Amino acid sequence: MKDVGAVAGVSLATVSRVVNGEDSVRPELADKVRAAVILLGYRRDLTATNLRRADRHSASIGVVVEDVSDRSTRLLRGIETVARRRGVLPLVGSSDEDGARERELAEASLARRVDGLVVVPSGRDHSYPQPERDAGVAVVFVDRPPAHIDADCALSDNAGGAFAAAAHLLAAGHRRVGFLGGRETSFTTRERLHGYRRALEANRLPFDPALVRMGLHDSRAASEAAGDLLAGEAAPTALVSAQDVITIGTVDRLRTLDLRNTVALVGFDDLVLADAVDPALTVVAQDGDRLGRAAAELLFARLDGDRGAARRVVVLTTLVVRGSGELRR
Amino acid sequence: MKDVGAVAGVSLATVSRVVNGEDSVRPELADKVRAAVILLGYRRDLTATNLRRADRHSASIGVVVEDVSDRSTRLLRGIETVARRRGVLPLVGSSDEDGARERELAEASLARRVDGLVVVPSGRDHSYPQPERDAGVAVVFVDRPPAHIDADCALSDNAGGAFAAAAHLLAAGHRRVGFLGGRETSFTTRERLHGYRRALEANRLPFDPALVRMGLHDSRAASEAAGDLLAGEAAPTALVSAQDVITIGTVDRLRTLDLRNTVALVGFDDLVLADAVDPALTVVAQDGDRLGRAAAELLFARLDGDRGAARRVVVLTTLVVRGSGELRR
DNA sequence: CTGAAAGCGCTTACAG
DNA sequence: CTGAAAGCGCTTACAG
Repeated sequence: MKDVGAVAGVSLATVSRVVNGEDSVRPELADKVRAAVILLGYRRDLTATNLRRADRHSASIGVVVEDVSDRSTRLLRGIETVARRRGVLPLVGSSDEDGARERELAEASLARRVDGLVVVPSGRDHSYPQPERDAGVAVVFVDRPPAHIDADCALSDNAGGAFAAAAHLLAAGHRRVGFLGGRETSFTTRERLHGYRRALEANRLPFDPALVRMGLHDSRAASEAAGDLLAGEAAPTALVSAQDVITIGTVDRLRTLDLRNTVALVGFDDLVLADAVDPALTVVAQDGDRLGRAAAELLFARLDGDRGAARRVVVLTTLVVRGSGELRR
Repeated sequence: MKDVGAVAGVSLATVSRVVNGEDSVRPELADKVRAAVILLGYRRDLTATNLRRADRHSASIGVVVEDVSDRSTRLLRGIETVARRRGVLPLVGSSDEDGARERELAEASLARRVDGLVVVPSGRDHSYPQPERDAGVAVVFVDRPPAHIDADCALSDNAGGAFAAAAHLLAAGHRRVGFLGGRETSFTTRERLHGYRRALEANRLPFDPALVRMGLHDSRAASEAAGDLLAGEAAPTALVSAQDVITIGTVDRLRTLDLRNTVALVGFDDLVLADAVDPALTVVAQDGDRLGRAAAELLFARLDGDRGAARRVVVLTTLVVRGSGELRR
C-alpha cells in the first residue's frame, strides 16, 4: 500500500480510502491510485485490515465436522453456501469423533480469529469456546447438541425420521419390526431408537429387546447382527436400519440369505445407488445441506447482533419410498 | 498480551517469549507468565503474529475444489491429513466448475494470506495466482492440469484406469466394448477416452464411433445413451462407464432392459453400494485421498524450499473386481 | 479532500 | 535474562 501510494504520488491513507471504496477521494486521484494498484498487482492484506479495523471481522469462520470426506459433506456445503453470500470463507477440519481433536481444531480456528465457529460436537464438554464467545465470536453446534454450554444448535429430526420409518413398516402390516442401531453413546442413535419406540407405542405394540441390536459400528457388524436377528425364533419381518453403514451391511445380509424380497427394510440416510439395488431402498433421508444452512444462519444472525436466548432448530427428514420398505408382511 | 504482562508483572516482550516457548526466560518468570495466561484465558492472536513475523506463515492454505459435498470429498480429506501434521488449516471453497468462481475463491484465500493454494482447475486460464506465487505462495493444481501457468500438479491415472477397464473386458472375450463418457471439454473425460482407445489398439481392434457416446452430464442422459447403444444393430456386449453418475444411469438401464447379467460393465469411480447391486459392480477406483495427499505434499515441499521445475505426480487407479465386469461374452 | 500520526497485537533486533 | 522501541500492513480519528 505504501508502494502504491509512492507510485500514485499520494499518501498511504488515500490509497486505503480508494481501496475501501470510499467516495471522499477526488476522482482523478482515485484513478491514479487504481492505476497504480493494477500496475503493481497490489492486493490488500485482509489480515492486516482485520487487525486494525474497528469491527475486527476476519470474514472467515471455523468449521469442525466429523469427517469432511464422509457424513459431513453436505453439511459443509450448506454452511459454505450461506457463508459465501457474505464473503465468508470456512476453515475446516475433521474431528473423527475425537473430542480432543475437535477442541484442537476449534482452537486452531479461534487462534486465527474467525468470526464464528460451527462444530459437530464429539467430546463430553463443549464449553471451551466460551471465552471467545464472550468476546463476540458466534458459536453454533450442529447435528448433535453440545454439553456444558448454552449455545445455538441445529439438529436433524432423528426421532421423527425413525418414527416415520417404523410407522411406515407397521402401516404395511408388519408386527415384528427389528431395529439395527449404532452405539448408544451417540445422541443421534438414541434419538432414533426413541423414535422407533414411539412408533411401536403409537401402534400399541410392546417394545421387544429381542428385536433390537445396538452398538453396530460398521457394515460388517450390522450384517452379522441382521443375520442373527433373522435366524431367531420369532424373527422380524421388517427392519429399520438407523445408519447408512448399517443399511449397507443389512442389505448385504438380506441378499445372502435370499430374504431381500421377503424382509422389508427402511434405512436412515440416503445412499447413492439406493435405486439400483433390488429391491430399491426405501430410506429416511436427512437434509444435510439444509442442516448446514440452518447452522450458518444461526451463526450469522448472532453476528448480526441477535442477543436472544440460545435457539435450537430442527430440520425435518423425508421418507423416500422406493420398494424395500413396501414389502408387505 | 499486554494484559498478561501487567498481571505477571513483566513486559510484553517477555510474555511473547514465553508464549513462543523460548527457553531464554527465567523459569520463575515464565511460570508467572503462564499463570497469568491461564488466569486471563489468554490466547495468542495468530493473525497478528503472522503479520509481524519474519517468515510470515499464516499456517493456513486455500483449497478450491469442485464441490466439497461431491466428487472432491476424499481429495479434501487427503489434503487436510497432510496439512494437519504441520498445524495448517485449510480454507475451502467449491467452484462448481465455474472458472470465475474458482478464481474468486482462490483470491479470497490469497487475500487472507494463505501460505499455499491447492486448486482443482476449472476455467481456461490459471495464471491468476502468479503474483502471489512470485511472492512465495506455493500453488499446486490437482485432478486436472492448469493452463497458462507452469505449476505443480497431481493427477489421477485417468488413461491408465480406462485402459485397465477396457482391457479387462476385452480379456473376458468381448469384442464390442462400448464407452459412455462425459463432456469432451473435460480433461479427465478425454484422458479416459484415450485409455479406452489404447486398449482397443492393444487388442488390434478398430475404434468404432458407433460404440461410443460422449457428453453425458447426468445419470438420466447416461441411461438414455446406454439404451440407445444397446438397441443398435451391432450392440456392444460390454460397456465402460467413464464416471460415477454415468455408471448409475447405466446400471439403471441395464436393469430395465433385463440385461444386467448379460452385458458386462466396468465403471470409473467406486460407489458406496457397489457391492449390493446385482451383479456387484466392477469398477476402476480412484484414490482421492492419495491424490489429495500428493497435492499437499507437493505444496509443502515448495514451502520447505524446493525450487525445482514444476512436477507432475500421477496417482494410480485400482480395478476392483466384483462381478459386473466379469460377465463373459 | 488529503496527509501525518496513532495504534491493532504481535515479534525481534538492540541495549543494558 | 529482560525491556523499550521499531515495525509488520493496514484503518481512522484529527488537523488542515
